[in-house]
Amino acid sequence: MGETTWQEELRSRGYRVTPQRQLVLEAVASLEHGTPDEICAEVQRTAKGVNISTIYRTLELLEELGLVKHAHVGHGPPNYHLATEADHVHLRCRGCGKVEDVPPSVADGLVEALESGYGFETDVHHLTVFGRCRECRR
Amino acid sequence: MGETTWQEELRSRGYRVTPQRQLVLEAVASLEHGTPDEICAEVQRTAKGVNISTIYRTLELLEELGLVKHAHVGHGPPNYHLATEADHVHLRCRGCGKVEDVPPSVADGLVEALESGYGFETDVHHLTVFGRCRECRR
DNA sequence: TTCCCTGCAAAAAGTTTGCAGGATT
DNA sequence: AATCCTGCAAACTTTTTGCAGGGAA
Repeated sequence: MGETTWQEELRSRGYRVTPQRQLVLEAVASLEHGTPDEICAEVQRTAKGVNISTIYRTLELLEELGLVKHAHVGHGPPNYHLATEADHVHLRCRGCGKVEDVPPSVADGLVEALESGYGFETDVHHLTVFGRCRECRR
Repeated sequence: MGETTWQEELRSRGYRVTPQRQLVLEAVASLEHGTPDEICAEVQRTAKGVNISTIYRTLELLEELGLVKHAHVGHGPPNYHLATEADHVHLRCRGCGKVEDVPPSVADGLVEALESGYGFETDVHHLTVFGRCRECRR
């Protein structure tokens, strides 16, 4: 379903549908979690000439259109993924550095406590939990 | 009590007690939440010559000694504060950008769920929750 | 006296911007 | 044909590193 929709959305807003934009969106989809750099590398597997600045400009555009989202997972660069992916919480291990996704339900208690206690509306999607994963604890 | 203790701790490890290190620690304490840049500015109110690279090196050292900690609160640079401050969870409002501290107990359910469900040991101190604060929801 | 620490400058890493040619509409 | 996009290069911001002189022990 997305195919036709987002391309027409682009045109209707006066933007253009280009190979680069399609490739970036595909790369975000296939990587599931990608930094601008990783997305660039993925895109370049198909189209070598694509420049990193195009990646940044395209990600900004796609995010504005609501097609992708990003989250901050610590020191490094932001992490992009499709907006249509199910919401999830990021677990970042400070041992091995890996990022694991878990269902947002783990944060239900937190969300409720912040809502009732502080009137704070939690953006679960953006949540990153730092800690130590099963492997690194051994 | 801290005064004598951390200075002797430094010496006993072969490090030296310098004015810069004292100033950085004081700046972190007085700012409560400070980026390297803000800490540098604070230090320079007393000692103008101090270089930003010294700030970075000192923060790294102080963190290694367990005197300060840092957390990531979104796009910007990391946020340093005294380790002796009570642990807390950061609430970052994507409306006004303010960072609010709340007791770590709000995350008890999350910590438990990640522990039992994924064997993940949560560093609550490092937790930043993105969302919308009471004021910005109105 | 030893050698750790600092300031300075340069390098790195990540991101943004200006510009001219090329592609999409 | 009009003008939006792209690649390239340069600028920027934040952080790291090499080095030689200065200071703590």
